[in-house]
Amino acid sequence: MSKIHFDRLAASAIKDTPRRRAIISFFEKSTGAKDPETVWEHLKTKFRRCGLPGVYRNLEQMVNAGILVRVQREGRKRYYGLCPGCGHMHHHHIVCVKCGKIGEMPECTLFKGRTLGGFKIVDHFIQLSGICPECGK
Amino acid sequence: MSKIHFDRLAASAIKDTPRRRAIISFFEKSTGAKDPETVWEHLKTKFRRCGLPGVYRNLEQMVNAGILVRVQREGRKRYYGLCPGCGHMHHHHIVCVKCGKIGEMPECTLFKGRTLGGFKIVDHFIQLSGICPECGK
DNA sequence: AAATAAACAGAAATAATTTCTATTTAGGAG
DNA sequence: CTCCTAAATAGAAATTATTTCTGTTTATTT
Repeated sequence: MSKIHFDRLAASAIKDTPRRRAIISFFEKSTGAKDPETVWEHLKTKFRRCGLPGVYRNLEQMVNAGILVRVQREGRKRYYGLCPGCGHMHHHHIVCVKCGKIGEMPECTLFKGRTLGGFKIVDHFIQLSGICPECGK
Repeated sequence: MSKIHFDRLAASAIKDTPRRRAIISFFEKSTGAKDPETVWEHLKTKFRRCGLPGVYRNLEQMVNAGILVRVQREGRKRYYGLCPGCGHMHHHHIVCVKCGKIGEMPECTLFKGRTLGGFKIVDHFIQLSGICPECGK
């Protein structure tokens, strides 16, 4: 199993804590994006004392650190998963509509510096939904 | 003022009600995307009895009818605005980060039938953020 | 070892959204 | 025109994801 996400954690501005390692391990051992509560349910089995607000905070911090990504799925919850890419360059993700597995679209320069109908494009967000190789079998 | 959205309402599967006309008028008279509560605040000045759940329902129904679009902005609220396009073909929107004005990207065939990293693309969502002509002056 | 900062728990609050039930309204059939 | 049916709606209440707050623990630095 690749330890790339542990490495990223170690290299990041946030601390390398057992809690954060457990979050990474949980994502590595399971498949697909998870909502904060699901992550919490797992952490509670690993740590005697464990709060949901801490999970929310860690997930967001780990997104900022380039370890996780937040993706859009059906419903109004937020979902997170391991960022499969290099963690720093601009890119977008594709989420399997069945299992929530996350892939990525590297090197997106589609809209950089462009203008559309008089609007100067300053940012863009692309979320692809698809069927991952396993679910497509 | 173009009555295109009234026409769309009349042509849609949902009824042409004073409430829905008022929603369209409100969007036509103001600039940019609005959250449900803002729409409600306005409707309360027009109708003596007026409930927020009804506003939520109408906004969603009018999105399904191709009259409105739901767009992403900062924060965790949902935002709606008039769909500037033809209302039926697949397209995406650009939202001014300052005023919330909505433009559109027509004819998006970027991802149709494609595969990305083994994922078969089944849907895509693109949200552009920009500066509209007025705000850019 | 003391000082400092970050991480965290747990409770409580917030706020957006949804559900539910009953009422009103509009349109079509007779 | 009046009854009938379906859609639209209000208003209250519930739900639920998320955030805030305060105090405690843990880790790192000096």
